[in-house]
Amino acid sequence: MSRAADRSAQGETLSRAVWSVLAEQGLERLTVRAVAAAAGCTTGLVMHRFPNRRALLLHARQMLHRVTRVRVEALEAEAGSPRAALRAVLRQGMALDEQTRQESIVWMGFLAAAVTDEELIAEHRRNNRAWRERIERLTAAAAPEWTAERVATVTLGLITMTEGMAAYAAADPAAFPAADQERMLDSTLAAYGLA
Amino acid sequence: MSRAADRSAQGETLSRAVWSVLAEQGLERLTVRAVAAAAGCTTGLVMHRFPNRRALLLHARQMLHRVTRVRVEALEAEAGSPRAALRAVLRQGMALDEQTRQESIVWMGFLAAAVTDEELIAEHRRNNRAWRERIERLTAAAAPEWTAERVATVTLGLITMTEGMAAYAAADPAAFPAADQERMLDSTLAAYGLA
DNA sequence: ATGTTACCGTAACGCCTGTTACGAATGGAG
DNA sequence: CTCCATTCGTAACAGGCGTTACGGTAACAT
Repeated sequence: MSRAADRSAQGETLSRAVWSVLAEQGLERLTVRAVAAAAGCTTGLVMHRFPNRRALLLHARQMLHRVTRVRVEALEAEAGSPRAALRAVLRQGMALDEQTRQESIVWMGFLAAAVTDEELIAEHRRNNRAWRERIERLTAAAAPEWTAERVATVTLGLITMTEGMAAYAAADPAAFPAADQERMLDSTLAAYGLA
Repeated sequence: MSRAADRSAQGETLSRAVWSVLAEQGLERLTVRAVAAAAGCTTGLVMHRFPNRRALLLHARQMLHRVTRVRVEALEAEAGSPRAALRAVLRQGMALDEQTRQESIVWMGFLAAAVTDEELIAEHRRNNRAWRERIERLTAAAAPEWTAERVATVTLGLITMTEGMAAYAAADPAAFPAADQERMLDSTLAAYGLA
């Protein structure tokens, strides 16, 4: 394997270690040593790959965005209709299983970390705006007769609902089972006339 | 002033200092020293009022719940109709101004801190369940003809939407102005038949 | 006025943090 | 085989953390 591929693969391993620590131990225990331990290496390697801790977190944050974008684009391509695409893409944004539940916790951890970090908050805003534009595009395709304003308003309702649902279910999975989440999504799409 | 009142007032001052640090500096800088500085005292006083840092955070978290409950009950009492009450209570859960925006940031900070803290997560779940029951009660009053299942599903849609809206607007207030938030809330209430 | 008690600021402790410096190992080039 | 560059583990550093111990001070009771 080439040197460049090695470096890239290590960056990926370390970013996944960041997610793992963030999901299992939370932001307060997200230290360079904890990440190194989760990645099975030492702090020396971490600090050779990244100039400092903030750069490590930023890389992990950006990689999280890329991974979810790939998954969402696959769902969108597989869907049989615009409305099916909209539903499938919104669905994966909730916390339906252990995998997506952990992603929600990681997501909230990055958001909490972004309060003090200018680069992290900028990344968060970029991603959120791209996400909103994606859902606006899917909503417009699912309801071609709607005005742009109607599309924007309904999109805002849909993205905030799935985001909030993920936060609730991540913090209390027993109280918000997957079936309830899906029923809620379907009834909301129906209420908006997107069923 | 009596001793007991003094102690209680100090606990309140310190809890407000916790919120202040959490809103302005984030979870990573939420140290005992930072809280003491924000409260205008020394770490000695903090550690005399609370046995440790976790107890301080838990008290601040519980007080946040009490304060918002009082505000919500006042809004509910002032409202002229069940539907007005539902709307007013949901409205204050979004991030419409600097005050509620900071509350959302504090809320997310506590949620991120709860990942590692059993007591904090238990408190969070208690509060969320009480919040859901409140909105279920208001929704049932606003639509008396609905079945319990319909009430539950719509309630879940409403609380997740406002929660998610608060998160989006707290992180990027420029992209999500108050008017858009309110329009989204009203159009969703209308879509559910609660306008 | 004096003794007693509660209060709380000061200073220190040990631990853990991010970061840096150095040296050993590794692997390709000549 | 030898040399050199790269890689990365080890160990240390200064600084900040939560927590503890101690001493002075102010308020109350007698």
